[in-house]
Amino acid sequence: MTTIKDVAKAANVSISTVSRVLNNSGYCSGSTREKVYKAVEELKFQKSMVATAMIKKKTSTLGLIIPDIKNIFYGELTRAIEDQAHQHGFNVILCNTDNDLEKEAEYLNFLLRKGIDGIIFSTPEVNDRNIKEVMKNRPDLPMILLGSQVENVKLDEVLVDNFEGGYQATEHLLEYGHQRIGYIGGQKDSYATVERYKGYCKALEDHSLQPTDHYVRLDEFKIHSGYHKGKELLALPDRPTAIFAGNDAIAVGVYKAARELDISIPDELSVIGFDDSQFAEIVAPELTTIRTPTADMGEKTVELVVKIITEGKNFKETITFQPTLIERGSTTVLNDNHLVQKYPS
Amino acid sequence: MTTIKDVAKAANVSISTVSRVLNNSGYCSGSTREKVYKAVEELKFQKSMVATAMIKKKTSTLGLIIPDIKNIFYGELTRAIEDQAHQHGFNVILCNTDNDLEKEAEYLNFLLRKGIDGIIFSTPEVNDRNIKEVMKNRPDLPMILLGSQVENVKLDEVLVDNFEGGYQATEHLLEYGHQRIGYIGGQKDSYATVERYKGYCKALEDHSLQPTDHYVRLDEFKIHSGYHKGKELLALPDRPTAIFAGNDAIAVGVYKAARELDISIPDELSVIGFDDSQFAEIVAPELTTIRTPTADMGEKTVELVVKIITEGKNFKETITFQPTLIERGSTTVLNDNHLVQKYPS
DNA sequence: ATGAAAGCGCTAACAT
DNA sequence: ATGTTAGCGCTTTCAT
Repeated sequence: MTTIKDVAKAANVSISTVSRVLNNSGYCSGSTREKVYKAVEELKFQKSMVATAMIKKKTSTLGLIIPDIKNIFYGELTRAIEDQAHQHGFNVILCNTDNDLEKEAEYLNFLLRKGIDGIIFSTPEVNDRNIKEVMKNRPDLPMILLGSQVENVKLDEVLVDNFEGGYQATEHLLEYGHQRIGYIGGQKDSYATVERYKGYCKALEDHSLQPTDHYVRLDEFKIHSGYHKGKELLALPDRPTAIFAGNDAIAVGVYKAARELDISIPDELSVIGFDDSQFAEIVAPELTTIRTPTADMGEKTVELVVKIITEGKNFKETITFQPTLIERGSTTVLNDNHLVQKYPS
Repeated sequence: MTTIKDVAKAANVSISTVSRVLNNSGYCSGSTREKVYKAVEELKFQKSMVATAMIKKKTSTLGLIIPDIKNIFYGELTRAIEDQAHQHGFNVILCNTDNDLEKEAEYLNFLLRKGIDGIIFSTPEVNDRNIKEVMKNRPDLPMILLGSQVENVKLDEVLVDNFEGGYQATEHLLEYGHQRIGYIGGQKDSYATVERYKGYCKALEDHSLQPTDHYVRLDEFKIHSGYHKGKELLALPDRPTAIFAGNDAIAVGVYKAARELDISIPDELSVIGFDDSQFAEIVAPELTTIRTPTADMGEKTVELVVKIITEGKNFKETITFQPTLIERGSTTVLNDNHLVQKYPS
């Protein structure tokens, strides 16, 4: 491995001179600068970042904590984050926790020992003891929450307005005349699940409808959850005429359930998803969904951490993005003919 | 930040003693061991990995080079890799290159400067100048190719038998009586594209059919490619009765094309994919596809790099996994009634 | 404008 | 069994 010493020797200067020209710090005559560049060139010298990290206490690397990169939503998010990080000269270390706090703790431990410059948490948990722990032990370490809030903790956050999204989704269905509207959410202690649920309830109430557990199911943000809970909802004697799926994966599961039960979407069942992930355009009919500006959020998050890292101070800022309704083919106006039983008015 | 010095002071021993107990190296009396542990506990001391990396020249981190984590196939692969790496005490730095050699070079540069212990390349390119460059400059650095081979280069590789997969896919279609079989592949210089194509040709030939460019299209391993190329193929007067899609994403595109043209799958068109990704079970009818043992391959790859790293020698080994046919609902026996025009015999 | 030297946090001889 | 010391490859005073 060629080091700064080799370069110094080849260029006939001291290592501090080499360091200076490489970092453009301090004075240096044009001629020695040339010599150094030449030596660097010849030896194909590359500064070791670990040596620099040792001194500067900066590693130019970020930790990214997510539940699972296989989940298409996190794939899109991670891509945006990684791109933006690279743009700013940072690398990202990927950590899949499966929402397991033990695993998360292990990763965190590793990241801290590696001296990462900042951590992006994109986990759904509303009550993360690890985050609190890190905040206590390393109050200086830039941390940012992406996509959810943690109880009793104030950190920089970038969020979608989940309440608004839930409201929009439900409102859309209501406008189409639906009244028996199901909601299938993810983990019950997930920020997204509860906020979207609140929006759902509010929209119903605004239409003088009473939200009822009868039409609400919570499980996970996954296809099979949508499938099983969808089947439950569709097996109801007074089954819903529309379902608000907590995310697109759940919606996909609902499609599958409907297909098996020979219930046609959208004719007999309107379905709306959340996220506008790749899934939305794959299914037939294409899925009406609430778009989360995933890429923008990822980018903004990185910008924020980088800013916190370079300026050395937390802003404890909350940036909220607005979701938008993307209407495709899975929702339509209520067709009374298909109702199994009229809604009791 | 608490360092080994602080621990030494608190435990009233020298730093080398602390180091010894922490690493379980050299002699140490039980009592001092206790003292040290106690101090470590109290101070919540964690060894800095960057200091260790400085000495040991090992960072316990792996670089992973892929085209795009948004691509569901790479999501699955990456998850398996990251899990296994974590199991072995390694972190992985994610690098998305979009198959852009410039970008790849940038990442590589960064990774080398960071002193990563090994690199996993999972890029489709058959002619990667960067890989050759790294091999020349850092012949010691563990590198492994996952999913493709690079021309004129001998490295450790883990592969699927793409030829066999292409053969199986085509054979499956042929057994169902199809003769006008289209092939839509990815980038023409991608290893997977050409090997699968070879398998496709061989199967046709084994059935005394002459492969013809007429039914072959190459583009990218993406949905829109499947869509556009699918439309082309389906617009042919003697359109294919079956299409072998180079991967599941392309197959999804073909579904979309068929839907628009009101061609029913599988009644009027059989479709077979490749990978058995999440997409396969989402579409309706569910996709018949060639399963790549993605997770196994990812795991094996990590095991190999770790072995190379710890044993300090390359094996220049090629591990080949066998693909398997997963039959679902998108392929069926040829139904002559639907043929636009009989195949000239 | 350049060099010498200290030191980042740890490991690994080498002493004792 | 434990302490002293010399680095690892750099950056950064401090001299000159």
